[in-house]
This record gives sequence, C-alpha cells and structure tokens, in this order.
Amino acid sequence: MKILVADDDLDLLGLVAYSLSNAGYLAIKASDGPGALALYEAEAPDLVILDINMPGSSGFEVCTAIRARGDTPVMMLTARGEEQDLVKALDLGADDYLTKPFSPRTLLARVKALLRRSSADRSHAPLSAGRVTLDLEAYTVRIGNAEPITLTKLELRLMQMLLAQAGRVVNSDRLLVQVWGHRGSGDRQLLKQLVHRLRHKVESNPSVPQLLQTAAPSGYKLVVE
Amino acid sequence: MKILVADDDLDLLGLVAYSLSNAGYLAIKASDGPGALALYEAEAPDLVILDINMPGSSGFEVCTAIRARGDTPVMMLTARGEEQDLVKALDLGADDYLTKPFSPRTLLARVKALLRRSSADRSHAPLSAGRVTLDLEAYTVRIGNAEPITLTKLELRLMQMLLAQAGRVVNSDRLLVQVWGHRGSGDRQLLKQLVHRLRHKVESNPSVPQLLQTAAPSGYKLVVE
DNA sequence: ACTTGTTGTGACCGGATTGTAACCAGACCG
DNA sequence: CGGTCTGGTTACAATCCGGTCACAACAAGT
Repeated sequence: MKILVADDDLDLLGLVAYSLSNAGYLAIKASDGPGALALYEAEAPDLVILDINMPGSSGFEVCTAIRARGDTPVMMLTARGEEQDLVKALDLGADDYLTKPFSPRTLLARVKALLRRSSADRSHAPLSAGRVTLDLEAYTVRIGNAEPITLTKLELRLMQMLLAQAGRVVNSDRLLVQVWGHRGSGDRQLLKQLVHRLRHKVESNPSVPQLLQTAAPSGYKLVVE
Repeated sequence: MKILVADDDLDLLGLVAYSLSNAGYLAIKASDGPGALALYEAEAPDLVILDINMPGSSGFEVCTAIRARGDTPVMMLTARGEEQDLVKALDLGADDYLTKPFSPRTLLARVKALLRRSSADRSHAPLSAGRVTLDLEAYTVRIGNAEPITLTKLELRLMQMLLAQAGRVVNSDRLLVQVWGHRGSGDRQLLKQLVHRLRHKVESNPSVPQLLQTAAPSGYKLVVE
C-alpha cells in the first residue's frame, strides 16, 4: 500500500512517514502542495494524508485537485481549534481528519480503517453500521431494507457524525462543531431543529425515536440494532 | 500524574524515577516484567516506561498485555543499534521510544509530549478509579459492573472532582469552587443538596453511604474499593 | 419574478434540573 | 441543660433544556 504524506513541518512529516513505514506501508513524502500533486500524479498512491496549512497551494487545493481526478481517500491534518477548516475539508470531499497533536497509534488505526473502507467500496461509498447505511454520493440513508431516504447536506453530515460513533453518545457541542463549525455553545437551537427535521424523515414515529435517540443531558446517539 | 517505570538496571531505574519525581510526577518502580504488570493493574498509571530487555517476561510481553487492557501510553527504552526491537515495539502499540543512553532532560521532554498528546487524543476515554468509572461524554458513572447511571451536569462535575482525589478527603469549599465556579463560601446548602441527590442515584442505601462518604470536619470523599 | 426546498430564528410548553428555605437530629461546649 | 454548629432531609420555587410550531431568510431552478 502506497501512502502519500504532505506536510511542511518536516519533523512531523518524518514521524508520520516513519510510523507508516514501520507498519508496512510505503510512505512517499512531500513538503508542499505542488510537490504533493506532482507525486500524486506520478505515484498514484492508495491514500493521501494532507496537512491543511501548507505554503504555496494549500491542503484544500490539493484535496480539490485529487477529488477532481478520482476517489483516492484523503485524510486531512488540522491544528486543534481550527474547526472552520475541518468543515471545509469535509465539504471538499476529504474522508477523514486528524487533529494535531495525535499519536502514531491513532494515526495508524485511522489509516487502516480508511483503507479498509475505501477498498471495500470500489465505486460507491456506502458507510454503514448495523441496519443504517449512508450513501454520501447520493445523499441518502437507508434503514434496514426500506427505501432510501434523501437527506439534505446538513442532515447528511449529522447522520455521518452519529454513524461514525454508532451506538455511542455524541456530545452536543461536538456535533455543533462537526456539522456547522462554530464552537459557540449558544447555538443549540440549530441542532435541536436539525434533529427534529431528521427524525421526521427517518423515524416511523418521530415522537418516539427508535434510531436517533436523545441521550439525556449531553447529546444524541444513533441506535443501530 | 502517575508514571510506572520498569527496568532491570537498578541504577538507571533509580535515575529515571528520580528525574520524574523531581519534575513533579509520581514515579512507581518495577524491576521485572511480572512486577510491572502487577503494578500496572494495581496503580493504573497514566504512562508506562518500559525497558525492552528485562529478565522473565520481556518488555514486549508487558507492552502487549497493557495494550490488551487499555490505551495507556507506553514508552519503550532500547539500547542503541537494536533497530529490530524498535520496529517490533512500535508494532505492538508502543507510542514512543528512547535510545539509551539518554539525558534526563530528553526523557522529561518526551514524557511531557506523550502525556499531552495522549490526553488530547483520549477525548472519549472514561475516567476511572477502583470500581468507579466516569464517562464524561455520555454523562454516566458506572460502579463495578452494574448498569451505567446517568448524571446531570453538576452531579457529573462533583463526581469528577471527587474521583480525581479518589480515597482522599476533598474540602467542601474546594468543591464549591470547582463545581460552581466561585460563590460565597457560605453556600454549603448547594453542596449539601447535590451530595444528597447524587447519593440517591449511586448508593444502594443512601442513608448509609458506601461510596460518597462524609468526612468529619468539612468535606467528602469517594471510597472506591 | 415565482416557486420550491433548505436553513436560521424566535416563541411556547412541559418536564428535568437546580436554587432556596425551613426543619430535624446529633455533636460540641460552657 | 440551653445554645449553637453541622449535615441530612423535605418541600417548593426558579431556571434550564429539549421538542415543537410558526415563520423569516436565503438559494436554486423555472
């Protein structure tokens, strides 16, 4: 498996490449955007790890270019606290992200998961857990073997975040950040609404949610069994 | 912060422990594999430093055992030139390594970095002491292996503060500050109430508290055994 | 411009959570 | 013994929070 890593922080670049090599991957290093793109063309890696903040062409542009050419999975690296970037990255089609600082172990786990997921895909990319399947391309969820339901952008994103932690409680603030990008905890109304709307689409009886359940003071969870 | 150090070289062990203590960490020493494992179980340290070459069960085995139980960060110590060991260690899930000989300054820098990293990563890892486990995301406590109990915001905060000092008496005024923010010190009624409510949730017989006990002059403690 | 679908904002309701006060019982003390 | 302190308990009021409704703002397609 070939993995392209692009980061202008050479220490971090080295560490990531080293960890990947140790885990049996072939790591290719680039230290700026243009270099990353050139290597992407030349080497056709199976996975790309991109730092968002790079001189020259930023990580965003590289990501866009890669998406224009194919569906190689892309993992973005972002500094803590730059939630805006995160949202933008996911919009551009990034598949996963990691917040710096992170441990090599975390990195490897996520890389592995991402590769497993993307190799299982081929053309389509249905994320699924239990009886819930999310099609990011078609903007649909399918519960069990019922007809797929079309979702809006925000609904899809919320579903995606809950699905990633299927069965576990996801904190409201965390969802706020992941779906909208702002940390201002005052905006619970948005989440409230979105959940309400999503429930009306997804639940057979929205007032007694089976799937998208409220977890008392902290947040929501997706029950997939 | 509790750090477990295991090394059969007693001089080095002493030196490392001494450096750590000086830097404000609580160092626990083990001189062989089985000892290290036993202490790991008993003390639940925040970080483990393991020499790879130890008699009996080697550092590898200890590392594997620790990984099987949780994700406590592990730092391996290796002699210069033993690249194979290093690769194997990282494979087993070690988070960092140090090549002997190293300076105390280097050691401390790496320990600090590792602890910062792992605490950042572990945003969803439950806090626990003895038979009490707190999940800050889900707002639940679990006592022994009973069903998790949902707590409110304030109850959670109180629990968290007591858990951080598990077994020790925590002063009422300190709790007031930590849970509510500041308040006039006369506001003991709030704490009284909160304790009362929490006891009704977590104690089997609230009038004879086993867990959340009153400590004589002015304070409470959490009994976790 | 009109229509439609999506998202943001404010208001209201009911139940949960939290704050406040009053009362009781035991400990301590002159 | 009477007074006072401290912690536990009960009762109730104030506030917070999630679910819901109604509507405004905005974008996209016709």
